[in-house]
Amino acid sequence: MPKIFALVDCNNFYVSCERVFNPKLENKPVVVLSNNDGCVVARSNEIKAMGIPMAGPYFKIKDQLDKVGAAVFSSNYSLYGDMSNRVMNILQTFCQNMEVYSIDEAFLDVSFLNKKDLEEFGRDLVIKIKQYTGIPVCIGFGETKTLAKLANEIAKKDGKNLNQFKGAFSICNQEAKEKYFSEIAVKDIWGIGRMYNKKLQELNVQTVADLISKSDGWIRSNLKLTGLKTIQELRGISCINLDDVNEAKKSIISSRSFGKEVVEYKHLQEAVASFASRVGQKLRKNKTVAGLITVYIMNNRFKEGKAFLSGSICLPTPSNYTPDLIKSSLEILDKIFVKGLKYKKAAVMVTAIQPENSIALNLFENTIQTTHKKAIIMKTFDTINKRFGSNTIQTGRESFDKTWKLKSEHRSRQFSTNWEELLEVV
DNA sequence: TCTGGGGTCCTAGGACCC
DNA sequence: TCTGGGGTCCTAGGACCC
Repeated sequence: MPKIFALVDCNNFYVSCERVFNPKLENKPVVVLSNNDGCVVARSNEIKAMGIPMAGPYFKIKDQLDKVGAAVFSSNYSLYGDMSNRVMNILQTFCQNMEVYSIDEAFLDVSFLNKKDLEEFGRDLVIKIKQYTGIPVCIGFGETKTLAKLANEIAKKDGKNLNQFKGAFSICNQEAKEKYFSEIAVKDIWGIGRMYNKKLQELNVQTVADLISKSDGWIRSNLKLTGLKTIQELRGISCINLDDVNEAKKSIISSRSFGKEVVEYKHLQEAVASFASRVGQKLRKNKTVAGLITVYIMNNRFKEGKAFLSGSICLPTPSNYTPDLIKSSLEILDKIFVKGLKYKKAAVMVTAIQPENSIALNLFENTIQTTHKKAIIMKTFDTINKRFGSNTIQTGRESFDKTWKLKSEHRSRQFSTNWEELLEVV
């Protein structure tokens, strides 16, 4: 049976979350900044209309924002995460077969619907989500994920001018394809990024229609295998399946840019230890262990003389035990650290991830008893931090003053996940 | 002064094997 | 002077996504 996918995408998600709890922001220009108040990561329509780009550095556009009295927020991930869960829970009641693709997007397998009913189903969903959560969404329908993405783009653009589709659009019929394929630029296709767009411009390929008329061989040689999959998807041949959400991640990373440059080894150790600890938490949450750990340290990439240092260690036994992860991370740091550099960012990454119940014990280092003991310690650790707030307890290597800590000067309150902060509003 | 963080997949090239 | 040809595995780096 041919498939039909829906892509549900929250409009200007972080901005919309801020507006739910602060309705005065409605119809006003609003931006949300990345960690460290570095870049713009969400823009209201008013900001988009000003031509302010996504991911542009804040310091370059600050004056422009001040001039129009824009509201500026630091990222408030506990708020956005909680709002995201609410939206996803509602979607789940309408469609069990679903993939949460990102914090603000989900693919649904709606092959059970009749093609002519798609937009009506979509509009109903748009209204319900807005009613129950306050978040506006757009929905696109297509025979493949890439087409659903494209349909979603069309619904979004339409919302800014005509609003004839009322948030839901299907590209499952031939007329719609003919009309829009010749209008939409290749850069708006899911899977065509900056570099591929540049290349296509050079080859004078402008629209979706131009692109799908090319031969497979042409696409393969210019856009590689990934590009070929994208084009097949545009032709209606599904190559990208709905992902199993429960599938284990292949890598987990914790990294931060520092609020100011770090020169002291001691501070770098603290940072790396906290990133390792964070990685441990994520592994345990997924009930997984990691076999390989990698540490990166780097200086400011926008200044002269780029330095990027990294090293890896295979753990003797795959682990999610924080002290093990910290010990290995610090060993790596010791090997790669170069004195005299001004460090701007560090990261801890783990790979070779597997389910925790599948570990083959290393005869020399572990017995079932010590593994069990470690698990109990970590469980206690996680429970306390969950109950009383993250970082209530930390390992001794992580320090409590965190001189390298990032900036977050405009964060809104954690209205939906923190009682104390909600009460400040009243 | 100030430029995010967390992922995925693919490819090219090197090391090593017979 | 000649300098194969097939594999595998690993890693770094590039491209993409949100």
